[in-house]
Amino acid sequence: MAAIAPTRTPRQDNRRAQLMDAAAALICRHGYHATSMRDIARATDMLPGSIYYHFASKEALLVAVYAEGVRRIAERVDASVAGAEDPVARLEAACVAHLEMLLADSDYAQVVVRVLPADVPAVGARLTALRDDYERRFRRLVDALELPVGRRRYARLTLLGALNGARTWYRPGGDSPARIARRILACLREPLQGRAP
Amino acid sequence: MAAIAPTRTPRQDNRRAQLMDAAAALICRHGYHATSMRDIARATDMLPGSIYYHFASKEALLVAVYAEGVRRIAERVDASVAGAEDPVARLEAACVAHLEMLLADSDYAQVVVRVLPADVPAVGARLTALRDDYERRFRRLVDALELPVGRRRYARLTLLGALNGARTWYRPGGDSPARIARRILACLREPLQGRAP
DNA sequence: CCTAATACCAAACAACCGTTTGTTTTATAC
DNA sequence: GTATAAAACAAACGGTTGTTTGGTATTAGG
Repeated sequence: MAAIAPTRTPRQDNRRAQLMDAAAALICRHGYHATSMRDIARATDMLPGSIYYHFASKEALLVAVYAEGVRRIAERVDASVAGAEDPVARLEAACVAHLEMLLADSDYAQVVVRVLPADVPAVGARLTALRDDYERRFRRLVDALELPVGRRRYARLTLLGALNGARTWYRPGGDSPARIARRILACLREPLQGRAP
Repeated sequence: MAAIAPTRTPRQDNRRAQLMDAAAALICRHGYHATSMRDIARATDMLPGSIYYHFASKEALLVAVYAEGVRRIAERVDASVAGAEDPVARLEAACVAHLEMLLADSDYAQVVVRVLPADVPAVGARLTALRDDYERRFRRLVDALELPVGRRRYARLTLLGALNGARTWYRPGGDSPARIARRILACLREPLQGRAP
């Protein structure tokens, strides 16, 4: 009985991606609450109501952008890590890629650090889950250093905290994101490597 | 010519402080944008319009709360630091005090880390200035360690980033704020102390 | 070529926002 | 006790917000 879902293939000129691009750019620059659906519509030459054909709500749009941001960071970090051999070099590659995306290269990535899950209660848990998922990579990378077990957790949290904190003081004129990443890692390197040279 | 300002002393039952307490509690728990003037009024058994007798705008109220938050953190950190002798112990005392305020003890302090200056453009610069002023303490404390000059800046930024980052993963059940502060500092201690034991 | 799903427009809705205005109560100082 | 300033009330104002509804082109599939 009953054709359940006679869905057809989407059209070529689907503007869903365009909407996400505009939302990412606006949210990354002005924040989630300061970006209205009307702003996004204007940037896409659409009417506000039309967005609701593609996304069920403003929060759903945010989740989509946030997820795409996490995906892009992960993609780049994975590619960078794959090019390095020993555990220290792999971690460094990850930190550099992480910061480059976060500070400079991607509106999507910057949404991930700019909107705090707590500021969007209805989907906050989803955002946190997406982020935790991504950060599991750093868990593995730090674990590969084979530090004393009791130290691994805080080494990871200290590193990620310091890297993400760069967002608050980074200015395009100064040190490059890559250099910042390396210098932060340098602050942790000796204890991370243990006592042997 | 004319009596310039025949101001009288304020009343005893001035509710300005009450307003700030309520604003701090609400903003710290739900964020700035999610807290309306009506919410604050309700929590104070006032009418929304009455708030404007004490504060010129919602943003002015935020600035007052934020400044008070910075003041309280600074007060506690200063007191802690004063009780320690050598540079390392002084820095540790500061980190412990900093995190205890940020994670547990004060709604005002938590406002300082919860509302991002960029999310309130009209007064963002003021908030940043207040915070920079406070963090100058850590500049002095780290400088007192007499690290190689080129390393001091990043040592400070890494430390503060890691400490403030704890806000995102801290949960009341686990390690205490004091313990977290000490463990983060431990991650940096060896290179901070230089090579001599 | 026809029909049916896709993609969007046009216009409004209800709720909420920060803020203002005019008035009234209340405590203080003389 | 009375004048006066402080503090709060009462009620609205204008604007914005996310969202809904009903209709209309457009385009792909059979």
